[in-house]
Amino acid sequence: MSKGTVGGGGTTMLRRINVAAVLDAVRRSAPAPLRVAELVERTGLARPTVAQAVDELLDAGWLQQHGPDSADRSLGRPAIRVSLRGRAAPVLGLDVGPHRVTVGVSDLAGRKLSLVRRSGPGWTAQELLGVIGEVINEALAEAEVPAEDIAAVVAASPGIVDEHTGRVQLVPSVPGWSAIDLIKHVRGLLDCPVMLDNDANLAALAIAAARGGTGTLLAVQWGERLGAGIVIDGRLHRGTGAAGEIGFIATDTDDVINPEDSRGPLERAVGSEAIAALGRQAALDNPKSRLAELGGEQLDTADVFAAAAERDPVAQAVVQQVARTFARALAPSVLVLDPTAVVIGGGVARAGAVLLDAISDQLRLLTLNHPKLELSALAEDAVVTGAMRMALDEVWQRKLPTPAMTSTT
Amino acid sequence: MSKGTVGGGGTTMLRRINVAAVLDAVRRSAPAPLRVAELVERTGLARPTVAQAVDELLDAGWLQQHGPDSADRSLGRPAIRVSLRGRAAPVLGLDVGPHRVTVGVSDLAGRKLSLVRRSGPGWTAQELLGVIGEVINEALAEAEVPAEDIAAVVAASPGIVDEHTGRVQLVPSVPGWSAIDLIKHVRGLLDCPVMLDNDANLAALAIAAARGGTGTLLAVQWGERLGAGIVIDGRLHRGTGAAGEIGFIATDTDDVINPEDSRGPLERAVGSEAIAALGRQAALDNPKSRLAELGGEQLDTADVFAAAAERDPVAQAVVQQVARTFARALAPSVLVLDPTAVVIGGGVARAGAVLLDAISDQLRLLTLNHPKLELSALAEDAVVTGAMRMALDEVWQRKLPTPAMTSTT
DNA sequence: GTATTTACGAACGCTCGCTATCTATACTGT
DNA sequence: ACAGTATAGATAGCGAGCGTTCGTAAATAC
Repeated sequence: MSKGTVGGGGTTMLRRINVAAVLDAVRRSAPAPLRVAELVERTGLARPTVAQAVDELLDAGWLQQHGPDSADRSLGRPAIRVSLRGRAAPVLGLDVGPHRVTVGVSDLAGRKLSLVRRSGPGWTAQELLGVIGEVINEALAEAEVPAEDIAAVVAASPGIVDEHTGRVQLVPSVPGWSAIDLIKHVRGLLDCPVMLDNDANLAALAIAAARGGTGTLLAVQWGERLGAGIVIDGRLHRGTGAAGEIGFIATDTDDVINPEDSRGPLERAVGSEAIAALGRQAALDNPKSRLAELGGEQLDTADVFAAAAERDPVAQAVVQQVARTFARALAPSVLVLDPTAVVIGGGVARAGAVLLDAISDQLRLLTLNHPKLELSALAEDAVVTGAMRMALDEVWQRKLPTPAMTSTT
Repeated sequence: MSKGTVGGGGTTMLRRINVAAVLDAVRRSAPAPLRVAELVERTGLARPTVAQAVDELLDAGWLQQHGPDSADRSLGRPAIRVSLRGRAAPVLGLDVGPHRVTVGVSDLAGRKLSLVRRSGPGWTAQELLGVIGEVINEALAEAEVPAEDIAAVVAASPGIVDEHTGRVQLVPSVPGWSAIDLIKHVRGLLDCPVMLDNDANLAALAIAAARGGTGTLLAVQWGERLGAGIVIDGRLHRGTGAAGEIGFIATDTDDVINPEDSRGPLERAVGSEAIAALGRQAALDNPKSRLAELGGEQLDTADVFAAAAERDPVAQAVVQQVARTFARALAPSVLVLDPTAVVIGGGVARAGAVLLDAISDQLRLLTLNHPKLELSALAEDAVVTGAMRMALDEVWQRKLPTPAMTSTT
């Protein structure tokens, strides 16, 4: 009649804690292999304890043993070294966009095993499900990971995502997408925990992980639409579920959110489409400008920034206006959040320094502590990377025995 | 030659963990006393373990024993009940304003033991230090707590506070205040950890604690100046140190922050002084209005709201304008943070429903998820209460053995 | 080939928590 | 008033785990 009370504290919990401590120490130094002596030092445990834990973890498949490596020749008997066995629990990240599906498979140690991207011209919701399945299989094959090994999946979807039910609201681009239960579908393909989150959130997570360290990060995804993810000390801030929806910030003193419209005022004002439209108008008004030369009839967002980079005053004026509108919209949030850094990603980020400097100048006039303003180094992989990252976090949180006390109330 | 590595895991750490679990269980149900059987249930530990832990905690003075209480008559041998011995580690909260010093002493269980307030007409920095000392002694005497028992102190100061150095920047009201090392001074009076924080932050902490539960809270302090504190799942968000400075949000499309000016655009637009000024102007323009009647020459902020509550259209127009400006300034942050609730405190909060409804109407037009909009129930005690709360958190975090693993990177 | 250095492995003793049993105390029913 | 019962507290024995100590293995240095 074992009561089955997990979480109470007997000596077996002590063992679990210590094993977890060892595993955690190995994880922290991944992918570098560690000697037992180093583990002893890092965990503060006694050698036999660590040795026993390592044995256990080797048996369970979490660690792998390395032969004494050639380079590390020193005095005395060579030490056995262990490292994370990444294949123990690989994870899968999924980025679903209206025109593109990306799947990444990652090591337990965070090494990317495969990354498969497929583009297409506007799928229907049903077609999309099929494509997702195919791309997942492709990525698994490339990573040489059997489907049943996958330990966790995180999927990214545009729109506002309800963390718990896994439903998506407010998706404009794919008709019928919000009716689909993506989580259920993926769980049908891969029998493991599946989570769904906003793409801007996941991109933010990836960027935060890449920058490392603590602090507050505001990561803006700026393309046709505008969204932002907030990461505070490594953890996502979700609010009640719709945090970071900067696209709906009002830009004009008379702006009002129209619940029917899936795009917000700021998106309409400075989304990539709007920038292109501004550029076209400016080109029409100044037919002799470099901007008009570059762009022609189907002038693009990129043309605007290219012309501005070449110091065309007409294009510079457009960029100035965009930067000003964006900075004025973002400044209140910067004041309130006081982030360590603001990182801009997404399609518009390709504009580069031209835009960044203009925003920086404007933001400096409107804030107290001026956060670092950067461009995302991850480009289009940010979302998948963030999804894999979150899946990894999930696995670790599940496998590393609970930090002792997480009572109710 | 004990290596002194605390944090590693022997059986003695197990004991510490379990003792902490018991103490934590008692704390959670404070101030209600608990029977040992209840502790067994809540901690999941065995009875002898709990009994031993209780003995230890009784010896150490953290718990006190209650006789079997009269009301609780039931079958069987009456149980011994234990509760937190609040006097084991009382804490002190300190609210320093330009015209008022407030000191509160609190139980370990969160019971208020004393609260002393002293007002004066604009002290100098030096005088202020003297007053602080006097009021602290008064509060200690009233609480019947010797100074050396105080386990932690948290002081609240207006302005932006550097958490680590304890220095204050940007304080307008008290000349020379930012040069004072308040922490050092208080530590001279009371030999214990002393922390300093922004008053809006601490008020937010108190309000969050009063509301209970998790989620994101945006607590606005609205008086002559405007500040806000952000509490996410019970923990303060500080950003790089200046989070929540909503007073500096631009209200006009041409507004710019002037680093020389200690007040920001929003404060100048809707701070209590500005509201009074708007009221006076409106009264001049409409001498026959109820507003003009009520206020006369030295028309006050309160008069504006009073007249508006009596449905005076002139006053209502002023309130409408204030609400609109405030809501437009706050909306971006509400979109980004997506808080569970927005609570308004400070002097202007006395306006009541008139203002709240007007803001709510405006905010509804500008946000996606509409947070609950409430008035602070704590009134002027919010800051001291929050300071005591934070001091308590500090004590608990220090005394409850660390949750096992908090290694460095 | 010997000495030295480093790491692995095994045995012992200690502390701790859990299970089970026994004693103490007060209410309840006849 | 007295026996019965239900609940709480105290004690003994058992098992598990960690830490310390000692002995052994495997490499390098001289």
